[in-house]
Amino acid sequence: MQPSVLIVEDDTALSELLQWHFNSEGYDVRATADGEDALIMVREELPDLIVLDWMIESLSGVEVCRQLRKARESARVPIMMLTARGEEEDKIRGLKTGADDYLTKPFSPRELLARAEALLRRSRPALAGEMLAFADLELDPAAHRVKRGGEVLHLGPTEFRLLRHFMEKPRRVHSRQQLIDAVWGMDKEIDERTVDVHIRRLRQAIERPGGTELIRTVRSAGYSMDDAA
Amino acid sequence: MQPSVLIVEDDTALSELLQWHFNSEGYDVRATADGEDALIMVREELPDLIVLDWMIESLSGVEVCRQLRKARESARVPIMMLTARGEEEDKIRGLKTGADDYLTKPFSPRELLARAEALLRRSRPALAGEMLAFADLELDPAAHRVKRGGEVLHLGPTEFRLLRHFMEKPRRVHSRQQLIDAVWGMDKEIDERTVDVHIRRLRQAIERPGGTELIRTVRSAGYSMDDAA
DNA sequence: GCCTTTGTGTCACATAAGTGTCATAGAGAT
DNA sequence: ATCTCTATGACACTTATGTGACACAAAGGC
Repeated sequence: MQPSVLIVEDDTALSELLQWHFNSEGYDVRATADGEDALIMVREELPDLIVLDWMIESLSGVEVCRQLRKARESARVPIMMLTARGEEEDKIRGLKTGADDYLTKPFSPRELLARAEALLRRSRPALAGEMLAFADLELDPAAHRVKRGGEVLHLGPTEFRLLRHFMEKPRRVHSRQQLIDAVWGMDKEIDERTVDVHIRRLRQAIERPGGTELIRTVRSAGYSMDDAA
Repeated sequence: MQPSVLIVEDDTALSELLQWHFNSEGYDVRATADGEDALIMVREELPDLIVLDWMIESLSGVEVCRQLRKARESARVPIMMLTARGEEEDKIRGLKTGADDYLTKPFSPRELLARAEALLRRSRPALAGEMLAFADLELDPAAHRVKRGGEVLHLGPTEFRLLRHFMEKPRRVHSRQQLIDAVWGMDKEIDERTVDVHIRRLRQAIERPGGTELIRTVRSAGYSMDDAA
């Protein structure tokens, strides 16, 4: 599946240039010149990457950035900021709001694409729409569907995100707080015990009576997805 | 176990940005804006990495750096310096004497994180998630998993930390007090005999009936990890 | 809009796992 | 033999995790 990018840029010519380049690299491109619009579009369909001009209409890039980081679903989508030369100050401020990378105009499209790809590769593979697999589990991020050995499983939304997070980084311990940050959202205040409960629900949903334990408890550290018991 | 970082930066917004990024990479983050504070915090709990702004309150970054290097405990903790563009070349050169790396603002968070990890990898491979190995033992710090000759072993949290410490510095005698400081924490008041007990438990967990003795007792000195008994 | 169904976050309590200390036995050194 | 230091098994205690129940919120059908 092709990755999707949202371009938020009010300079029409530049926006079209970027659209063209991303398009010819196989991205699914959407674009707007307006900050409010951008937030709505993100809500409607989460892009895998956001390219954001710092100076745009109706809502500054900084503000858009902040809003995106606040929402749970979009908190981890990589954001690339565009700033004009001479806006050194703005550049710094842009970073402060949580952008992952920035580019100073003018820049070569090739550089933009290279960095975009680096961000995408580094961020969660699931964002790129790739199928996740582990042992006999398969998770289709786009379709929100999970199978075990061909059989479709039923998970609630939270369990789905939890499992997705485990499958993105398997064989690795995740502390309860890390799981809360990743699954519920950075600023949520969720009791750590609540994680236990959802782990139990997730286990109940994916563990087959005969099958091996997929979610391992690591005492005093957290949980991890593992095959060998 | 997650690596810990101390951020010393008086620009609140930038500090928060760094905290956010380190946090989402799984670091245990502490922060202060004040140089004196920083020294105290390092004393209280030694971080695995220090990010230090050159211009901070009450004590310059350079001075903090010097003090840290003087103290035996903190002498080997990697320090990353942040400097603003336009600060004179020779001053920057000055930084390089004490710091392990430095970055000029503005910088992308990706770059900072990448370099931080490089530093960490050098000083404490286990914290950077690198596999530790000794004889036929393998320890995966990220997964909290230990194998001997391919077979998964079960260790409790304390035994795990103990073994990790031995594997980070094998073929070297660790006194009981050193082990307590490293495994339990500097401020804990643990009876030295207690170390014996945990050594026994660790041995029980890793020593195979036929295998060689991995943990050697060094009479009146402590313990060490060795292959040749 | 109303009502059922589904999902969520917390609790209180049960269970399990790990911890630190001690007394005593054993091993080494001189 | 005697003195010192280490190994071991037992045990009381602390801490961490699993579980079932429940009140409430959100979503979906009619």
